[in-house]
Amino acid sequence: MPVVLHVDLDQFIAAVEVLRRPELAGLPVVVGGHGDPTRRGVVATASYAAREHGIRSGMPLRTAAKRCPDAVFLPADNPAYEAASARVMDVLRGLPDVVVEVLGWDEAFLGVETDDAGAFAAAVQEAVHAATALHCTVGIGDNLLRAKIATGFGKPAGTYRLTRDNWFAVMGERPTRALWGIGARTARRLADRGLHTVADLAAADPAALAADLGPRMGPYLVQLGRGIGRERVDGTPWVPRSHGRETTFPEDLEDWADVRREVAALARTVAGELAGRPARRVGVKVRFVPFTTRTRSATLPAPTRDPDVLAAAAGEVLDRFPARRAVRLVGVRAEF
DNA sequence: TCTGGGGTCCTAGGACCC
DNA sequence: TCTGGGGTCCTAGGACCC
Repeated sequence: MPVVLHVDLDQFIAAVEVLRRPELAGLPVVVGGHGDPTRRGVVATASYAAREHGIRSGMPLRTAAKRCPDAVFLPADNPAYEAASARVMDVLRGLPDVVVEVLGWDEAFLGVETDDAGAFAAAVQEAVHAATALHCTVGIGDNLLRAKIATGFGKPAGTYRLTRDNWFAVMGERPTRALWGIGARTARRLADRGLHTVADLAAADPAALAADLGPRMGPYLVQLGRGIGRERVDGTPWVPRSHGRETTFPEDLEDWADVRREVAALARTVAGELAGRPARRVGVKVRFVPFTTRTRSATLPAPTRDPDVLAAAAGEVLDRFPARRAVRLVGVRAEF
């Protein structure tokens, strides 16, 4: 029978760092930003030892340092993680008769035909560990949604099965926030309508939610509550929709001329990373002090890969921003 | 708690056209 | 005179995920 597996590497970024620095094994390791907790930045990944001190992904490095002053802070080394990720994905693609859909550096869905999903999941874990020394958790499901959520119950280094047969027993009384695709904001909007649990959401009227939350979003959320989702893993290579760069400055920029210079520089960097695909639109993001974020964008007269053209276009978009308070971040994004 | 950087998709209003 | 309806593109912002 067709089975969906969700493979998720355990504390991936921290694990990659420990592999090349074995003396860090078992220590609280925090990776993120420039590796300096006195500078602006957030936690990308914390090792399990660091998590025991209450350190979580997305937390400011400053806060992490307060919770665990003895933690080892390391800068993010994206090329190293990309290389490790590529090795893992190659292992997955090398498994017999499996379709692989990559979801991120440390995650992938596997579509496979098997009558013993548990044994297959164990084989996946062994193959990944043998080739990379990395541990992973495997969620087993009858669709992508259930496989993905199952992984959370199998951590670390285990497996878990979530299907139509145990969906409501496992998930029914949990908050809607436990669903993949429902964040804090949507959970609150649902709670305002009396929908607190997964079972509440599953029993809601799709048409009523459509009127409140949008024609696609409303019905989609009810499906989420029922554990219904895509069943077919799609192995076709991903084609990026956009590519961008953004920078948070160590000190806020007070002078708009500096902002202009940074936008131009980012636009040239982005142009150099387009990999042959011309940009059709360009977007500029500005985060003003204290934290108000605004975006502007424009369709280009003609698609371009030219750094000068992209930089000029980004500059024109920047000119359309009204307020000129101090700036803590700028970003430039090219859309294809 | 004083909040990174890289993305994706959805929504809604207005422009514009037939 | 003062107004239909559908389709598509553009744009800004929101929400979410890793």
